[in-house]
Amino acid sequence: MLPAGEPKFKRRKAERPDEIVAAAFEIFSEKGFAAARLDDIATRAGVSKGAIYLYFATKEDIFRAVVEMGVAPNLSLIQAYIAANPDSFPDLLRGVVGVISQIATTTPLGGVVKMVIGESGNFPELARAWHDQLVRPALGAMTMAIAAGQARGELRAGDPRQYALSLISPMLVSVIWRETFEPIGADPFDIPAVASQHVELWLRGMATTPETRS
Amino acid sequence: MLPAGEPKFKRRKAERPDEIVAAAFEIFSEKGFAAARLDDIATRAGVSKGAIYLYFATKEDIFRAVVEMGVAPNLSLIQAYIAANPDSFPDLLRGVVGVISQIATTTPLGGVVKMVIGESGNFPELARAWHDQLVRPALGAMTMAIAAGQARGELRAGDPRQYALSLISPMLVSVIWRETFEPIGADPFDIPAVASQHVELWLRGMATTPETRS
Amino acid sequence: MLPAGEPKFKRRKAERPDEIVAAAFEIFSEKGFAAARLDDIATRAGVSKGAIYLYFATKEDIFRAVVEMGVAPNLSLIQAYIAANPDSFPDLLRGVVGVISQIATTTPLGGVVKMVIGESGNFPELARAWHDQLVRPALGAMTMAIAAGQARGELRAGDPRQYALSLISPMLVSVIWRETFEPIGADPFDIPAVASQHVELWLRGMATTPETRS
Amino acid sequence: MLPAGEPKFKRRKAERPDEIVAAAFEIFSEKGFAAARLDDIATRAGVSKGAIYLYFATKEDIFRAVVEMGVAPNLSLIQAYIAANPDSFPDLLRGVVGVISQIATTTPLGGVVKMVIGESGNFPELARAWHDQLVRPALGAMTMAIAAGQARGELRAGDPRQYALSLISPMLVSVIWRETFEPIGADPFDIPAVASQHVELWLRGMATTPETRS
DNA sequence: TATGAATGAGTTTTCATTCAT
DNA sequence: CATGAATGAAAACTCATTCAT
Repeated sequence: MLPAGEPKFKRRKAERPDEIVAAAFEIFSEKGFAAARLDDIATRAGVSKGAIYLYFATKEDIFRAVVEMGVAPNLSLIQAYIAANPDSFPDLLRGVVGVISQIATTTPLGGVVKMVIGESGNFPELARAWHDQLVRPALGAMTMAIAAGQARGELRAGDPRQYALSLISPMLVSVIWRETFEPIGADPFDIPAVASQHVELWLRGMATTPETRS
Repeated sequence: MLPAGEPKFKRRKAERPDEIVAAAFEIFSEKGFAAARLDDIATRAGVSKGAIYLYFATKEDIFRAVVEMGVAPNLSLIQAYIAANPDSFPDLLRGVVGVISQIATTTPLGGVVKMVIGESGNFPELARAWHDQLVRPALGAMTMAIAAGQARGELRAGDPRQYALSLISPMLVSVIWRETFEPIGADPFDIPAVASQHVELWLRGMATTPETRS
Repeated sequence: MLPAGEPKFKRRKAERPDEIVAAAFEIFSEKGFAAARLDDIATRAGVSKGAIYLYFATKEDIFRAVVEMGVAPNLSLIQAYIAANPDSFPDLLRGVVGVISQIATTTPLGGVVKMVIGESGNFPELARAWHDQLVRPALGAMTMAIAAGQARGELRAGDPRQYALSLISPMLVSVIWRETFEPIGADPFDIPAVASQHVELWLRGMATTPETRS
Repeated sequence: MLPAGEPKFKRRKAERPDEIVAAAFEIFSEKGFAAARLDDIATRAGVSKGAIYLYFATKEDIFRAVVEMGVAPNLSLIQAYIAANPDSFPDLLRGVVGVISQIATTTPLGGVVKMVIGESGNFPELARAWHDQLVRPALGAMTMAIAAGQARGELRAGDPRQYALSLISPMLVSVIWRETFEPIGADPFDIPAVASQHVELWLRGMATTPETRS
């Protein structure tokens, strides 16, 4: 006899956790942690509610897995770029910003950012993980690069950490914009375009070459 | 029976709703909408749970009141500045950014921003209200001012809306940083310092003449 | 004295908690802890499920309250008798056993005993509380009284703690019998009759003088 | 009966149900019926959860098998003793009590007793089976033997069933004590010592002639 | 108007049982 | 026969909302 329809049971142990995390990401990203229902996550993942508990002990654990899923890959990308250390400082910046805008465009990073911000009060340890593993290293690396540029006389004087914030903020805001205002019909931003135009603006604003150091 | 006349323990009836909204803001800002408990709001407001329902029909209504509370005053401040339209363009910018950074520092705007971002999926009408009433007008006014500056030859060519985003993003990110990462012990940013350093960077980066204006 | 700084009355312990504990006792006694449903307890107590959680944090807490409810009153009764210390040793025994058989007959002690035995593996701390606060003191007092009687030459030689066990066991078994076998139609035991006949048997069996009394 | 010389090897399959029952006994005895998890039983039995269902239809069936396992062997031992019917009445008693205390010491009877008591509300048919097949026959046989002794003038007047209860209770309580209070650190009782000291006490207390010496 | 005990619908979590492998 | 992933019905617990006082 031929199977007439969908089997009730499907054994796919290896794929299940990732499917659940992927479904959970969508729901959490849309609703936030507390408003997300396990039932919806299960339905979207195509499993029963009980099956989730074969892989995750609690709803919080799923949330943690979702958020941490966003840390590791981006972390390694950033670290790869720091290790690469290309030719000139402007090219380094253009490269870094290009990578960031690519991540922002092609991965669901924006949804994770939104979750980290929105749930930072309820999951401070996740905010800490993001800060310690991703945000502070990235910001710190940029700050040090800027300070080095200042020491070489290539970049303007001023607080290098604040300059680093000036550099990356538009990309971050673009991502948040996409998650927050595009769904309600706001005009989108072209993230790579924002990024590249902003880098050039930033480089000009930081330049010491036109002399007249005041 | 109570004596007919003045009750001995009179509450300030008119102030109640504001007290509730203020308490609700703190709780919502910390926990988000779904994880906030009416009980906590009532306790922090110093009223009974039942009393809240004398002024608000549902929990959602309280949340709406909290978020909308943040729109109106800031809206009028921004509009006042746009109306003022001071002397030179750089001074206009410095003024606007100064106002924004002052709002960011002295009001709980950051908490509302966090709530709007975090709950945009659950309350799209609030995201829309923020966008339509505050974000788009402000961004639009800046975009138009930048376009005018470009038309006068004072500012670099490029997408003026993206330049506007470049201009305001660091302030926004500073505010989000304060809400998200400072509570877990991250180094803070001095928001006015970030703002003023960034405006000068932006002005230099936008200049069409090689001379800096100091 | 009316205004500021009034220490608000804590929630008055009305009759609700006692009603819940009484209902819970019946259900737990019948089903055991795990098989008892909060819903049944609520229904029997005439309240909603949610109301239970106004007075007890968890199902376990209700169970603890039920079991501990059985310790305190009996403890004080036993202690009262130990303090009374009547005339002759046989009369003391007859009195103690009479009190015990009265407790066994008129209070739901049997149900609690059944619960303590049946749930000792899941709630060892309750078994410990019963042992430390009720069983060991009672058994210890009897053991010492028997040892004193042996020292005076009034009672047979032998392990006094084992003799104490011999003395009280039939009352305990009667109570267990009532809870376990009477519901399925077994012939009941007349607990006071068992107790008084057993005490006389025990006294004769412990006597060092060959005279018998009718 | 199995033929003598049956091979001892590769009887894995035939032993499975017994291994499951043995594992189930340990878990049920520790947790009670409802709190016991099939998963734990399977793990302790060294089989998969699904394998249990090859031998038992439901969890209740396993429980029934566990409890009934305790009935049959003890039943036959008691019946064997009743059939033996040795020389003197005191020696009969000493023999019976010796057998009981041996069973209590060497078999997990205590755990079954605890289960029967604790689950009598949920499994009245098991309480009935224990009562009808084991407890009532044993108690009835003792009652009749005591009544016969009374008729012969060897034993005191009084309710013979209550005297039978007096006789066996300490052994039963000792067993319950071991299950309930020893795990939480209470001083143990030496069951055979309790039993033999108690039989002598009982015999002296029941004697009609004043000079009974053991 | 104000209270807070009470409600009950909704949510997470558990686990006996089933079934594809 | 055996396995153990998957199911889904139940059960504990939560909390916005109501209502008697």
